[in-house]
Amino acid sequence: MGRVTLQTIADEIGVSRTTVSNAFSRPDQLSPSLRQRVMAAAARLGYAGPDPAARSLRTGRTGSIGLLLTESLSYAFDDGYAMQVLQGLAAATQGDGLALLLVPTPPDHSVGEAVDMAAVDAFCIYAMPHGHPAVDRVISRGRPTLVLDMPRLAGHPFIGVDDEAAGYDAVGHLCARGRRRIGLVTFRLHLDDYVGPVTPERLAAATFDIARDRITGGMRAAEAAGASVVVHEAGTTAVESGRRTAHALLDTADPPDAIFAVADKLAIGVLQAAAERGLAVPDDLAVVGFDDLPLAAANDLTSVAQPAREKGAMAGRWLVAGTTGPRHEVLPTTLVVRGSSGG
Amino acid sequence: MGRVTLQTIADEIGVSRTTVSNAFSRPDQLSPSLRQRVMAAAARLGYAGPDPAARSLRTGRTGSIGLLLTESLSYAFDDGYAMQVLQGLAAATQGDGLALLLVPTPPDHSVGEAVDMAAVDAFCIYAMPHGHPAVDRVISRGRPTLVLDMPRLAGHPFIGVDDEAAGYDAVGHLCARGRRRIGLVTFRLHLDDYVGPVTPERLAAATFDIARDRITGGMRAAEAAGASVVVHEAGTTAVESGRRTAHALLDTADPPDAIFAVADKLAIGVLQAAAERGLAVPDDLAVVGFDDLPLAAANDLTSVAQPAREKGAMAGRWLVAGTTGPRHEVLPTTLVVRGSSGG
DNA sequence: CTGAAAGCGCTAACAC
DNA sequence: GTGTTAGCGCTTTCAG
Repeated sequence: MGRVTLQTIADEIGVSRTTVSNAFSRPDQLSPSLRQRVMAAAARLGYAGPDPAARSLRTGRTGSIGLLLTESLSYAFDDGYAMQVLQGLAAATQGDGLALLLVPTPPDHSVGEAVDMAAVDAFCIYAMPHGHPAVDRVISRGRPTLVLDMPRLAGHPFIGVDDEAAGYDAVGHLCARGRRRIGLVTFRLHLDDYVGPVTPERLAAATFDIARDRITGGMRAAEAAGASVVVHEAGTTAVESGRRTAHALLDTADPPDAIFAVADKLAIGVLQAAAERGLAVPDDLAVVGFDDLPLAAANDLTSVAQPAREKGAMAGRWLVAGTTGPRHEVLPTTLVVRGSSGG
Repeated sequence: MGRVTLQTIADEIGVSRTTVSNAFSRPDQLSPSLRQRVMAAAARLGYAGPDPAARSLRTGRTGSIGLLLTESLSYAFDDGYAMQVLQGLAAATQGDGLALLLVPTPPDHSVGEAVDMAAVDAFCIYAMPHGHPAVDRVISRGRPTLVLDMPRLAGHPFIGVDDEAAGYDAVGHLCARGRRRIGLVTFRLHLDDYVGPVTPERLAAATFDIARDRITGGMRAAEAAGASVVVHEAGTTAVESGRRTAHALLDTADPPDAIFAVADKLAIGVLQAAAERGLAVPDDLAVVGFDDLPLAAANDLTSVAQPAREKGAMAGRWLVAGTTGPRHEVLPTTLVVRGSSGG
């Protein structure tokens, strides 16, 4: 026996396919009694409901939006900040019954395949490195596309913060407290596995725009205050990466008296390293993080707060409203001063 | 001008639609040079690539799996344990380029709509209350469906743990340490907003099976040891809910000397309440949580560990392999004893 | 290696 | 209220 379709039901009770379709998709278009009969027959025959693919092909709508999350998916779920953004996004879209399609974007693999298969009404790119092949595939798919945080894409709506200004503020704060030897710790700047000191060339060529901007802003602030700066790349955003990098920084002849890490988890690692070395925070070493996760408050860590949930919610609203074009929104950041920087 | 399709390109360079299709989907079926020409024309014309909906309708495959997460999506993203499961699931499925479609399931709204629109090859239900309308819709969609944690669905693959045994162990541990007045704190048992003491009837009728089982196991252990038991429902799994519920429990004439909370965040709230009352942990009050989140270790909280990532990974593997039928897998749990219970 | 024919399951117009 | 007609854009036999 073949699959049960609208036609099967139509034949069964002697009406047209259209009528059966209406029974499911436009209940007001037929009498309640007839609708009853249709539904009964459908249930009896084990009809699964209108096929989503067929319906999408016909209507041009899918009821879902495609989401590209920072590189590996399994990695993103471990990223507290990303999850806050997703929360906001889900809250704003679920009222309209929109589903979220998480599209995998392995850097190595035949990347775009999943992007090309994605049946969605719109795409939302969250914090992808610029030049990533999956981003290009999304663009060429030609659907409405919104970007969160990075990369800035000409002609597409964008929501983010002024990362450079935020970095400037963070380091400016440190310098204002008298620190003169600034250490800057960043997560990866490129899609490689490099760990260690960052050259100006590497920084300038970075594809992880937000990290680059935070660092650049930090350097400007240090220079403006006449403080010295060293930049180290930590690889992942894991606590352990921060810890290791902090040790590297503190092992030098002229160790920093303050460290700005561009992610809270890295900063927590810095705090751990300080503790392991018997360094007092903030007296021997002041520390500032980024994102102001609950983790930051719990560890009395000064951090740059950005409105994560609101960012996601705004994206959701734009997506629902079908916002397109070069509309940009730069959300405010605030430095939340706590004990780790002598607050 | 109409939309660019395979036909547009075929006409442009004077080949058949089939050939253009092959150029995209089966590169080995035509000469490299012809393929070049096709791709060039496609790029020139701004072709977006084969339409996913049309392709799905034809092939019957979508390359994505539908995921139903514990009630509200925006809520799930705040659930550390759920995120660990998702991590495992994503890790196991992204190798095959499978996308994850997060289907919203608001309890109030015309629920099933999103489920019915979901174009997926299979469904994965994660920790939904039994009897939830969205679960019924998934079943009637007739696609392969796998369940994680709850509800157990006859005839469908299931992966979970023995929650009752785990609850028994947790409370058994408390009793073995001499505790005689056990307080049990659970997140919601029903899809309502009740908060307060739980009657046997309410417990028996619970739709959140895992909570019910953990509590039931805990009660059995207490009875076996001759200890008294009180069960309180906290509503959400938020820390604050745990805190409030603990206060309620400790405000009674015969306050507990040990509390088992069926989620770590609730247990953290209990710890907070104890601190606020100047109660020493574990001397005045012993506490045990569930899930063994990083949070638990950080707070020296005894907790029931379950293999979250492995659970998700196994689900991913089953989904990729197309496992169906009444296959069940019960993963092991272990009680991780820490300071909060006098370890 | 390439093309012609057939149809996946559905819904939007429009007539009755 | 209900049925007829006409595809949506694609891939899959099966000939050539």
